[in-house]
Amino acid sequence: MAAVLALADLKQQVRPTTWLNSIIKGDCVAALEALPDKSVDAIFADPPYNLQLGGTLHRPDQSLVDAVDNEWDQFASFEAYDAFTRAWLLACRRVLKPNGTIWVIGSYHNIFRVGAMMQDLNFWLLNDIVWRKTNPMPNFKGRRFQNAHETMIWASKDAKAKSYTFNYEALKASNDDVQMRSDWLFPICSGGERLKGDDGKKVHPTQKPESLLARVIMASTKPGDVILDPFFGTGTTGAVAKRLGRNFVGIEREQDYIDAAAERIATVEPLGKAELVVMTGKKAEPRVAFNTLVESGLVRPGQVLTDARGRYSAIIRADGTLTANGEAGSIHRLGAKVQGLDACNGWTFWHFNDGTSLKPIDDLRAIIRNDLAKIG
Amino acid sequence: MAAVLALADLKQQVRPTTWLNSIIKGDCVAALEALPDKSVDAIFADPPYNLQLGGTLHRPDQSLVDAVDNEWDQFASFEAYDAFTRAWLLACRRVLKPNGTIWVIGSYHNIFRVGAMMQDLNFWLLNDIVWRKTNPMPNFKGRRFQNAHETMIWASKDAKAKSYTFNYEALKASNDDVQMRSDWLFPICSGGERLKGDDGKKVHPTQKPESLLARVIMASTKPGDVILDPFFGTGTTGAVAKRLGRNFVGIEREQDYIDAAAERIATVEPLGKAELVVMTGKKAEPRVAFNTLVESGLVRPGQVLTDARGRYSAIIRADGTLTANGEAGSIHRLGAKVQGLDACNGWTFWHFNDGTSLKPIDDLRAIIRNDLAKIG
DNA sequence: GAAGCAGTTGAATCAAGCG
DNA sequence: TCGCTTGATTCAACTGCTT
Repeated sequence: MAAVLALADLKQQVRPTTWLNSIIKGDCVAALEALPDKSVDAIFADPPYNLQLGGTLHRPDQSLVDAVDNEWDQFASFEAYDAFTRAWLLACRRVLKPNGTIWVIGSYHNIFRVGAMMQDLNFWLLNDIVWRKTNPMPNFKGRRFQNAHETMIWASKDAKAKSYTFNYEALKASNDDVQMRSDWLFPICSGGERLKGDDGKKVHPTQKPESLLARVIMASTKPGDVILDPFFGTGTTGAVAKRLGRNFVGIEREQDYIDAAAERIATVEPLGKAELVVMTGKKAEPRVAFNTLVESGLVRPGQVLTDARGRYSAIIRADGTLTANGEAGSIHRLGAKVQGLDACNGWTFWHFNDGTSLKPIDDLRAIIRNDLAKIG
Repeated sequence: MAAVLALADLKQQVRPTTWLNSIIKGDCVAALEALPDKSVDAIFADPPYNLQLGGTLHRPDQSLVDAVDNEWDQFASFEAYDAFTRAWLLACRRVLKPNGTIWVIGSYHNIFRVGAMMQDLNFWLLNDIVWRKTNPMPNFKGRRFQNAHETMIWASKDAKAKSYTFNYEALKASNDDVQMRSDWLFPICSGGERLKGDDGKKVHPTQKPESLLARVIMASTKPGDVILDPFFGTGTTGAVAKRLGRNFVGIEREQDYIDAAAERIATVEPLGKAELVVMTGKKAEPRVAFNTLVESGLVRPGQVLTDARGRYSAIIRADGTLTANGEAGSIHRLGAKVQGLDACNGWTFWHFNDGTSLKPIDDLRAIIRNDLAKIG
């Protein structure tokens, strides 16, 4: 796990899977050229933010604020930053599978340029996600609002890509059974999770919290997927991917970051397969025809179904269709017909009387599915 | 108040202040050309979002989602949208005073293009602000995260403009004595605030809540300032500006929107000067989390609070402080003052009349907390 | 009157699979 | 790739009616 590859070595590799779960040392764009077309399922990118800091900043007690002033965050102009952004986004685009998705995180310094470029390159924006920080850095000068969030853009390869992975049901179940919103609340990376050098100083100035990556990965990938991080840093993406049973590829220029990341990832224990099963909704469940309910005896021909309030009724026929008012059709078609609508989910519309109350026939479908699950 | 000017009339005006507190009918860029250089203190712009909707969308119950499909939101391409954005931003730039600031609101469909263009035109981004919606529209198909926020960009005219208005102390005092963050929580505009036509349908598809505008205006302008809204719509900016003792200029193309806005603004009662004093510096020393009640409309500026037996009374000011007997301060400080005590819990001391009895404002705080708890 | 239920609605780039 | 069929899918707030 987490082998480190020199770019020259990688280009000579014959078996393409050699780069799986490794960190490629080198410039982001050059390294990406060594990866095959359409080879990764998801990308998480935390590019340089192009912070435009003037001078130093002191706290009210005169201590110095440790700002991001690394060489890799210096760009001569917006034009230079745009050219850089375009290059790595295009390189990412090539290696992304047709139904893959890409996440990019940034702040107001760079995210607008990145988002506009993504649209220009035909990426299709699915959401912008706000990471609300529980413990953001204060604004010391009192001249602006406290900068308490960062923004992530989630996009598919183009507008036509409809089959991207989105584990909707699992997210909803993990969120008190309501849809996951576009604003997420997480602490910044600190404490034991924050990698520190022998000198006690943080190894990387912008290490992201694992909780954030965990939600990204659980939301938009499946176990076994390949996740690329073209700005790997100290390897949060790799560590979380490994823990969650995904594969990763990291690209990083700085040897210090690579060393820290490799060491970190080596200590990660992957979760077992049982814990990684992604909860799926009805979409992914086996399709059950209404006729199966008739065949299994859960309902019988001649039985009357009604809507939840008993305003509409229909009779079950032996072939698994319904009939009412001289019309006949599937549970969906007839449900729509009696209501005068174009469409209707018959499973939730039609109810049966179980002796005490009206219950949706979807409950009976659940019984069938439960039996099917036992068989495997 | 809220005179409506034809563009041809305006160009013949001699006295420049004629356009104050009026709605200019016409195209945004053309109308802006009629305003003098460096004549407005702040700009709030809610431009078309350039939504690119496919077919129609039905709810699970088959009802139709009323989408934004107005002609004014149709652009042929990103290039066309960029050209439009560049034109109105440049025109706004000219009329903005050197130390003025501009707010632009948008969603992921357009905000990245707008933000990048603002940087290209040399605006200096101060913050991006996230408006988190307490009650956003769900995602019906379950293919994305629920789109639960919009983004505002706040910028000064250029990096050198240091003397822009930012009422830091008042914001902090109104926010439990901690800095105001970049993520704000407000409900969408609905209920009685939402303008409806004779047919009962909403007049404008994207009317913004007054609470949002109130925080924008209280944060970044002073009483008497001139606030320009180049996409005036139904005049939320004008209504809030008038209520808060600011001047406005609105630009709008559609006569229906102008009519609704003019009528709406005419009914607005400006607050008194005493309630509008903006707290500055540390001498006022408020210690309250009271302003959220003002912004949310649970209490209103000018409203009278009393103690449980009605012996003492005070008036709520727009910045979330109270005033009584020529004294002013936080709910706690003023509660102590009127009783001649050193300290007082304003939340339990001050009461409001709910129509039948006096109830502590702590009950209102509980409502806010309840809302917050739902979201996490 | 209060409480509760049913219906409505909000800036939406909102399906998947098969022939 | 297009067109057709099948069938999957909602949260919070407000309004108005019934109990």
